[in-house]
Amino acid sequence: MSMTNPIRRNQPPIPVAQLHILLALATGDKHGYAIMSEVKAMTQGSVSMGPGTLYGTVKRMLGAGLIEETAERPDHELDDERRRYYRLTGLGASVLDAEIARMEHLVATARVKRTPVTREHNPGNR
Amino acid sequence: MSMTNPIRRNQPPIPVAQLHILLALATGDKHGYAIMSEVKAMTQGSVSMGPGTLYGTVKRMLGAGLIEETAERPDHELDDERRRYYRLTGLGASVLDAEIARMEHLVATARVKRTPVTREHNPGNR
DNA sequence: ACAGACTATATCCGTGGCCGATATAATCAA
DNA sequence: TTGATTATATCGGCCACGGATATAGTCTGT
Repeated sequence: MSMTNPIRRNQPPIPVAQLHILLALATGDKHGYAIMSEVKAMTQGSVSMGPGTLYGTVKRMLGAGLIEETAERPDHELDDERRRYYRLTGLGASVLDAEIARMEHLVATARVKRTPVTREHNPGNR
Repeated sequence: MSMTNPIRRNQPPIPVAQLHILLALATGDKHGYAIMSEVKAMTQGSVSMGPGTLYGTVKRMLGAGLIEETAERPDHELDDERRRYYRLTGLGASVLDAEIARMEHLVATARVKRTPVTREHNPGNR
């Protein structure tokens, strides 16, 4: 029952780039370039994160303790010396969870205000 | 069947403040101050939009055709001459729908990556 | 052999979004 | 009459975002 991740209620929105990086790292440690590719794939190409955004944001997130650089190199077979791997910290994970919860709440609110549009067929209208 | 609102696929994220204003106006025309109050209520106090953000963003959104100023004054009883009322345009509504869809997709993606945390009891762990 | 694309990191800088401070002014409550 | 609330608006600073650029190795096609 130890609450290592105290729920952060009413957290203000985090910058979009930070959210995308947290999401990209949620499935495993990744290096910078892989994060950029992952974000593009994850958003179906709608978000193209350039190097300026990536490395600047990564630096800020390292400082904030949301992510950390790992000494371990996941791909010990096919590796690239230049790569620098990053992983979520406990703080980063809880901030991500809070951000997801915040967005879910917002989407739920929005759905009440605007009835869903993605309806191919809607027989009976109830 | 006239497609007045073509679905905007793969729309890049809109600024947070714009989303909040679109949401506040989704339930009806509102004036500036009411938008600020609505956003605070809607986000349970986590987002406090100041006048700088509000009026600056409103000006940009008017220019982009997402919202428009209305001549009609909803509260013809208790009214205030100073008020300026705004409403969603067709474009604004479709951008809002696309943004909601985008966020839903992102939340769904996130939920796969991070198994829900809001679980009070989880017997069996499967 | 060589051009071009891709992988990989990093900095610089312009544009623009966010937000507190400030101003004005009316109304209302203590 | 002081202070809070309603209401709009501008200014200026900080910072997020993203393209351009630099460096450099690998890989692919002609």
